[in-house]
Amino acid sequence: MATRIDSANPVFSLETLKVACSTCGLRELCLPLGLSAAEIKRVDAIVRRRRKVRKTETLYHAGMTCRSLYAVRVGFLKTRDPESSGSCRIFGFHMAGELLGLDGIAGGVHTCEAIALEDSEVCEVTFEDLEVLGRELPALQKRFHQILSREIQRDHQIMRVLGCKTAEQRLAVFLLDLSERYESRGYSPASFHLRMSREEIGSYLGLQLETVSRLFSNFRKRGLIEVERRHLILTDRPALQRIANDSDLE
Amino acid sequence: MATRIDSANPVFSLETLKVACSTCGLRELCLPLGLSAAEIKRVDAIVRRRRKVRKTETLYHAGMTCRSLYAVRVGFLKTRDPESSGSCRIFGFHMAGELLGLDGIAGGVHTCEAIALEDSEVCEVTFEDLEVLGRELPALQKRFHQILSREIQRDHQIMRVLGCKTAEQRLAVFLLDLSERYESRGYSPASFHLRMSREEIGSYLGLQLETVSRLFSNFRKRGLIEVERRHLILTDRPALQRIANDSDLE
DNA sequence: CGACCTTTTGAACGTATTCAACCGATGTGG
DNA sequence: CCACATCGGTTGAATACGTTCAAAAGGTCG
Repeated sequence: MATRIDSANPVFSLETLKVACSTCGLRELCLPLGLSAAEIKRVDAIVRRRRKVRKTETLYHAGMTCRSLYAVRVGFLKTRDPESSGSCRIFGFHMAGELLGLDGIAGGVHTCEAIALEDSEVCEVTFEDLEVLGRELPALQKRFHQILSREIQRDHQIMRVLGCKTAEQRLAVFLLDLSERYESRGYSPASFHLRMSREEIGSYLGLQLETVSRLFSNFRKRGLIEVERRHLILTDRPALQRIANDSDLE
Repeated sequence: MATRIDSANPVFSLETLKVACSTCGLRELCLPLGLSAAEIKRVDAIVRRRRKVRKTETLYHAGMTCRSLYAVRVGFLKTRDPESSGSCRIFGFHMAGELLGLDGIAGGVHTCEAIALEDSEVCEVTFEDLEVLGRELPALQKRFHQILSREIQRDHQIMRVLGCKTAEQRLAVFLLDLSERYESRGYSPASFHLRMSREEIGSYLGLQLETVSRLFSNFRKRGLIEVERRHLILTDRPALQRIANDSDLE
C-alpha cells in the first residue's frame, strides 16, 4: 500500500509533506545539519522523490549513470564492489541520515552498488540541484563539503582497521562503531540487531565468515557480549574498547 | 637560495608569476582542470602562497587547525596516521597535481600528517576562498566536488586491496598504480625511482617490510621487474596486471 | 515436511609475521 | 684515514594467525 504513493504520484501528498526535511527526525544528522529553518525549506524543495527500497532490492547498480545522491531516511543498506568475485566487496553499511552515492560524483557513474538489508527509504537529490542551491546557501555548500570530507575520514578509519588490526580488533572496532551510530540515532548503544550476515561482516572487515563466527563465540565466552543469532548485547564495552585500541602493547 | 624567495617576500615576484596556475604544467591534473583561461586566472588569485617543504619536513601535523588544502606542485609526499604506533599508518603517497588535506575539511583539524619524501613545493588555498570562488564559478565548484569524490574512489580501491588481496597482488597493484601516475605526468611508466622505503610501502599495503623485500626479490627472479635499491624497472607489466587482477582464479 | 541458507565448530593447512643474522652504503669522530 | 655506528635492505627459520575444507546443527520458507 505504501508503494502506491511513491511509484505513481508525483504531486505533493500529505504523505510527502509528512516526511519533509523540516520535520524529519534526522535533520541533525543529514544534509540539513546546521541550516536555518528557512534554508531547510529550500533543501526540501530539491529533494526529488522519496523512494522505497525493499529488503534485498538494489537502489543502484554499478555502472548506472549517477546524477543523484541518496540520503537514507529509514532502513539499512550496504554498498558493495560488484566486480571482485572474492571477498571484501562490502564498502560500508549505511544507516538513517547517511548519504550514499558520493563516489559517483567524479565520473557520473556509480562505482559500487547499494542494496537494502531491510525495507528502507531514501531521499534523492541531484548533484546539479545541490550545486545550484549550494551557490545560494553557503551553509549548505559547507555542509556538503563536510559530508564528503567526513566520508574520507571514515575510509581512512577502515584502512587503518584493514591494514593493521588483528581479526579480534577488527570485530571489536566494528561492534563499537555500530554501537555509536545506533546511540547517536537514539537507540540503545548496548543492545541491537545485526542487519547483516556473518559473511557480510567478514566481507567488510576482510575476514572469512568462519573467523567472524568464531570471534563471536570467543567474545561470548569471555563475557564481552551476548549474542543470539543476530541479536547482540554488548555487556562489556570498556573491554571491547581496550581490545579495539590496543595497538600492539599487551 | 631558492628559500629566500618564498620565505620572505609576500609580494608578487617574477618567480611567483612563473608558477601561476595559468602557466603550470599541472593544470590538466590539478584544481584548474576543465576551467577556462579566465577562470584559471581567478583560481590563481586565491592561491595564498607557494610553500617549500624540504625532504623529511612536515607540511602539517595532525591536530593542527586546518583551513587550507594543498596542491602538490613539485615533489612527493606521504600522509600518515600519527596515533597508531603499529604499522599501516600510511594513507597515501602524493605526487604533483594531487591535493592534500581533504580529510580536514569536516572538523577543521588535520587528522593525519603530511611529510615530504623529497624536496617539494605545494600551493595553498583556503577552503573559505575556494568555497567563495566556487559560488561564482560553477565549473570550479564541480571540479572540487570531483576531486573529493575521486579521493573516495581511491580509498575504496585501497580498501579492496587491503581487504582481499594477497601480499603478492598488493605489491603488483601498488607498482602499477605508481606506474600509471608517473605516466600521466609525462614520465616513463616502466622505469622510475621509488621515493619511499620498503617499510613505508609495507605500511601502506598492510605488510611487513620483510614481506615487501621478499616480494621484490621474488618478482625479480620471475623476470617481472628489475630492482636496484630504489630504482625500479617494470619489465613485464602485463604479467603484473595479471597478478594484480587475478581475484582467486588460477 | 523437506530444501535451503546461515551459523557453528573442528582439523589441517598456508601465508605472512616474527625474530634474527647479515650485508652494503652512508656518515661520524678519534 | 679507518674504526665504528647507523640505516635500509635482504634472507633464513620458526611461529602464529587466519583460511580452507568439512561436517553438522539450527532457522526459515516454500
